[in-house]
Amino acid sequence: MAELNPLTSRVPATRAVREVPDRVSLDGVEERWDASWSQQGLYAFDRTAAREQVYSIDTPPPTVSGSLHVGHVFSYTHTDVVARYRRMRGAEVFYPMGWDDNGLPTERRVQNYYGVRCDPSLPYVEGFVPPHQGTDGKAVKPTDQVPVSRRNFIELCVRLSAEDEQQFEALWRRLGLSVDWSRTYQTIGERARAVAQAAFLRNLARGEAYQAEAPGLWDVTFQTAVAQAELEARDYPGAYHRVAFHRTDGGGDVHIETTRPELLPACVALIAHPDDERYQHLFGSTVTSPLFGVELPVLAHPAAEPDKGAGIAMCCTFGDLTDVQWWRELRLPTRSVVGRDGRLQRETPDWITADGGRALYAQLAGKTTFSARETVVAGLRDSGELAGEPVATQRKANFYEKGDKPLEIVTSRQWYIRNGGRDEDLRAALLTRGAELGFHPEFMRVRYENWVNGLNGDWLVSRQRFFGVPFPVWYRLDEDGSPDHGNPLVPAESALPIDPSTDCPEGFTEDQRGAPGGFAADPDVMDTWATSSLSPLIVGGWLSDDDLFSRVYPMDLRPQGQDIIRTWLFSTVVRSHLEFGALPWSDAAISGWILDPDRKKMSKSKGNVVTPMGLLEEHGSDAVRYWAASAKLGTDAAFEVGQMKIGRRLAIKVLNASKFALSFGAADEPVSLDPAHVTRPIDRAMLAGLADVVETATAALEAYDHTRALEVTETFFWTFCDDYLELVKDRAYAATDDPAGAASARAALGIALDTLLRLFAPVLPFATEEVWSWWREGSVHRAAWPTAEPLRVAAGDADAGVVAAAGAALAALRKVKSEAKVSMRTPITAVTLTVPAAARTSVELALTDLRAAGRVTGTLDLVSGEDGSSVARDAELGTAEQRA
RNA sequence: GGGCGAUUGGCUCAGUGGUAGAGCGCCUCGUUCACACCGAGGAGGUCACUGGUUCGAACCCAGUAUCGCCCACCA
Repeated sequence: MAELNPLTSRVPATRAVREVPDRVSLDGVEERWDASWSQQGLYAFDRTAAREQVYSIDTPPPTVSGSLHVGHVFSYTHTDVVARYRRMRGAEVFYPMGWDDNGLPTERRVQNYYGVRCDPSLPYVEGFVPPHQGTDGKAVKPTDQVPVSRRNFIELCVRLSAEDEQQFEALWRRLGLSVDWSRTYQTIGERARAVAQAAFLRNLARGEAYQAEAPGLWDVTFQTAVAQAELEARDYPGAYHRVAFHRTDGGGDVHIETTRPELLPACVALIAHPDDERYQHLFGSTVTSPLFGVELPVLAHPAAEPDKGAGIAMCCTFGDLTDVQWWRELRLPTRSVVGRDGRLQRETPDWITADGGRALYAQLAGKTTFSARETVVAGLRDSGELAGEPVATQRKANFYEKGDKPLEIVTSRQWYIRNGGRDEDLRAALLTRGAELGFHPEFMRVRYENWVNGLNGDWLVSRQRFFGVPFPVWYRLDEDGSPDHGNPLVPAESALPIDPSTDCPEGFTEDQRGAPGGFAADPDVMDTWATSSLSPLIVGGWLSDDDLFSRVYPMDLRPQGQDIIRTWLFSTVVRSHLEFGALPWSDAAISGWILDPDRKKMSKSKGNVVTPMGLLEEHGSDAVRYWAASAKLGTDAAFEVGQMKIGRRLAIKVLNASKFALSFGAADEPVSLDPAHVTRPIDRAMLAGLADVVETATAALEAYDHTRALEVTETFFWTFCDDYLELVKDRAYAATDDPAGAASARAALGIALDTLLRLFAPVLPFATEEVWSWWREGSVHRAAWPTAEPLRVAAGDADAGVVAAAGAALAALRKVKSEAKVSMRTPITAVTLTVPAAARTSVELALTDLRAAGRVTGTLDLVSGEDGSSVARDAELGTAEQRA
């Protein structure tokens, strides 16, 4: 048996001898070829390539603190198919891999794994050894976690991520991703931090980044500000409470409805629509609030909706975003009562002056909004200011996507980056960028436009967390120790990355940290998207490797999921627009969801039941890739094991059919690829059909339609196996009877196999490489993508319909035997074959092959028929003995 | 409330104006001379519904229903 190990069987450029194994198998192909590709550096990026030759991919960095699930396998396969196709088209493919280890998920994992927690006020400890090292899956209790400095904490994040990343890489290699593994990045890595800080400082210098103290969405669990892009509207049970406010002119009560009675002490006005007849007489008057007796104006504003609740609302600072709008536009006072911890502030506000009101507030102080609500409602009941009983309602509330309590609105100082949310010109420019970008599929474009048109504020990029990229900024402290936020101190770009909590600003010394007249670090870190939005710059060598950057940027492709168009895709466009005034890539390929059999989005928990590695081991990587490649971009796909089995069958068929096609002729005779040998009409017709397939598949892949390319190739391949191969195999064997006919069949088979392997290579990289190694030099993955022209030359003026016509006639002969319930090898001693009149010429051209494949040993009367199908009649079948 | 997809045989899906397709599953056979991780043959659909355009509609237009998703919606 031939030596298959590519590590040892380096062969000369022209292989004289086929090394086709007696038995073919997919077993072990993944390990074998991954090792070979890796050793050859087959997918290494040649950084001397000119920009026009390069096809660069802004690979999505998977979150390493989570686990990969089948959805990842699905979408990353789509990208790899594109990468392999482009490489075969002659492009130098820049295909890196990133690891997203930045942000909250890693923080939590590190806390549990090493038993530490971050305390940014602590100094860095050299050579720190964490108290735990993985704890058998058990999390270290928060009370047992040792506080460490931010730098120590980040070091542990990086260390643990590196371990996770090895497992991820192993999976991707097994799946056959043609990534250049020398080009990886981490979103918390030094380069990513330097790039994120440099880009931020440039935004700051240009006025695109700014700081503001303003009411904003706040998660009380994580105690951090949250951006619009991280919101999720969820159903949340609530109740309308009808509450009486009292007119100060003695005119009676005004009833409003609220779902948040606990905010009564934060009420600053009652507001109705200016055209609402019911409340015209009240505008300009004042009322006092129930329980607290605070005097409030009744105002008009068009944002009030007459058909909502009572049509008149209480405006609090702040219950919702409409309150913020009213507060801003009507210049209302600020009377916040909910603190950053989600509890009512401890001190009784000074705007509550009535004794009863102050006494009640004292009961609310320190309570969560939930229990404060119960207290207020009880108070309203006692005082008779609650009209009727609360009416249950289902409402939508904003949640942080990772949180489980509704967001509050809290005033805080935060960093923002302009994204068009407050600036029509910028918004229009970003919409134009979206229009320039090629979305695949096209309908995903509306999600981008929807999002940009719906922006209601700039991008909030600061987070009150630890494991992220720190803002590279310090503030001078005045004589009282108060920070001067207006004039931040910044480092030189060349000093980046820095951590302001451990590094000193120029001109200061560490002992001045926190001291009056000294300096203080900005305490915040950047939002994870503030780093991820720079992924093409991080991996492309921006600021650190200008030569590389000029060859890969702007990139060609951004592959990603549809759920992060508003975050990752949009924020990357924003950063690129601000920095370069151009798109970061020309095209975006958006993958759909994987649905479980219940048609629900496959959740991580469910996905973990079926581990990706287990899938690859059970079905083989080519089979799983086939399943993934069978689904169009942007379309949700079912998790379907059946489709993987079909893929496995296809991969095995590729091995077996190839082995057969290579078996004709002497073993030491080279397989001919010479089109001059292809002389028989049916052989030429087959190549004409293959030329059509090449054209269709190529056009489909150019249009990011890998499913169409696979489908036409696969359909041709099965017909090739079932009909063509059967029709010509006797002729291909019989070199002595008909040397020219045998040579024609053998060359056609060689050319077809060579073409088909290349067409299948992007989807089935292992099976095609395996076959390629039997008879060709080099790797199929560095072979040129096939073109139709040489096939057309070989085919001449042959009509591709000959194969179909002969195939249909062969099927008619088979049907006779099938209905007679005899073996397909049974000879036919006489038969009348009726074929469509239009196909008669084609069948005649293939008649000798047809007789051989159908085992017609006697007379075959060919008759032209009226209808469109081929039928065999009056067949006389030979006996079993005649088979031999 | 605005929008985007989807709706084709039991299942998963192709099919953008010209006589309904594939694979799986099912039924009937066959088979070890490429392939039992197999081969051959067969049955099975008024293309969600209602109108319209057209010589002709699964496909184009209008509307309806169901499902999924995006955006908006906290009084």
